[in-house]
Amino acid sequence: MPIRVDHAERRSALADAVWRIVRRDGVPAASVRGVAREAGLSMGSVRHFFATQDDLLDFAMREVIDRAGKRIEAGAAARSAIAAAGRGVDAAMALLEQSLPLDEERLTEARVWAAFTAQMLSHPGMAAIRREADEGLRTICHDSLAGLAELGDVHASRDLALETERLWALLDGLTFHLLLDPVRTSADVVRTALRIHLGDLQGPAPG
Amino acid sequence: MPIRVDHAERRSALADAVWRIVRRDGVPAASVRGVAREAGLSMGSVRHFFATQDDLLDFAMREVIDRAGKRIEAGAAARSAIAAAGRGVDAAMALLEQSLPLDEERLTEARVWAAFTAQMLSHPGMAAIRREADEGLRTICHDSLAGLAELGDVHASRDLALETERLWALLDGLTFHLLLDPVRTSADVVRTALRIHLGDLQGPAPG
DNA sequence: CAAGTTCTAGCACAGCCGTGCTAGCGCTAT
DNA sequence: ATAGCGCTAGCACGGCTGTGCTAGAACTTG
Repeated sequence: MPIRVDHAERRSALADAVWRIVRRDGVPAASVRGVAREAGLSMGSVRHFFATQDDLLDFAMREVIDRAGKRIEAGAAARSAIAAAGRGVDAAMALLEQSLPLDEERLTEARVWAAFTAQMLSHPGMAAIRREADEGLRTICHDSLAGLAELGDVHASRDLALETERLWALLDGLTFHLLLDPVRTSADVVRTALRIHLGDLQGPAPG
Repeated sequence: MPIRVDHAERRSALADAVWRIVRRDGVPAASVRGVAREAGLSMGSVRHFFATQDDLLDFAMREVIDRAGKRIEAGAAARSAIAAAGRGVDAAMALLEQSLPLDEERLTEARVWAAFTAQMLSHPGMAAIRREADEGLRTICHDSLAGLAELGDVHASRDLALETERLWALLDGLTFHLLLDPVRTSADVVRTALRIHLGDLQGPAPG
């Protein structure tokens, strides 16, 4: 039983090719032929590892989620370290920042992710995987706020569910702006905005 | 010189057809043939009013902007009325709410707009028109905050440029969530989040 | 060495696409 | 009435798409 190539590796390499294309020319350009050309393979080879185009794109999408998930997991370690030192806001910042495209690598990820999300708007078959990823970020927001509340860094009068939605929306909005106008939207401004936002939560809920 | 149809009207009707398709099946489905079918015309007719597909989509896009612009303009009247009564936050709410897809009509607009924005990510030719619209919303955020600051409803220690970015990002994030998960994200939650956000600005900047 | 399997390569098909183009219908202004 | 123009209709072309399929190369195992 001859095994010449590592399937997992090949699939990853093809996902990489998808990324490069999507980042450069958008999802519609990620045709089977295009991916094959980008990866230096033939159409037939590509289809040997992915039966249909949907399989290919689905796999490439999941790799984005996995990558971000691992990074945030790593950030969670940093978070508990800082939290142990009693600096709640710093800990939350360290964690939440990981979800923002503040460096080149994450910007690429975000671009790819945005392109996929866009596709999803008109291709509801992909909605499930997107929903799944959303849930992840939402949970991170919620857990961060819950952690801060425990430390007294979120005022007791705050509605946690509401603040979760607000923080989540802020993060998505900031990501959006970093993506669409990285010139105007600097990493510094974004970090400061996030810090101010968390700072405000220490005060009592207005109204 | 026979004039049988009103050009402006026909172009609007075609833009409407584009909207319906984009909302239902996404931008890629808005082909010349598809639009013609949706509008009950032939390909040739469509191309009589729009020389190329890009012209057609560009026109349809501008109609979204115009419509939103007019609505917000109307909201501005309401704003100054309430502002005259000294209720700054209510005035700002009335204005800013207009940019959010809180009813069916605006939800449709937002869906169409999102689809176009998505397309723009990979088709930079459309970036100009998008930038233009962004500038509009950003200005509204800035002016609202400046107005509130004058009334003393934004604390003097706040950095207006930063808060503009933060409010703008929040609005875009909320729009995003209303669009992607209208079930979970209720209009009430969104309105409350916005109100809390504005309420927080009355306090001094943290840090 | 031979057999068997993985992998590569790409042709073929049906179906979209945008757009150049021609042909003709129906109205209007002369 | 008739010439001319606005408008409609749709064919034709070249190019792209995903995928079913066959054929053979390359390698491992028996």
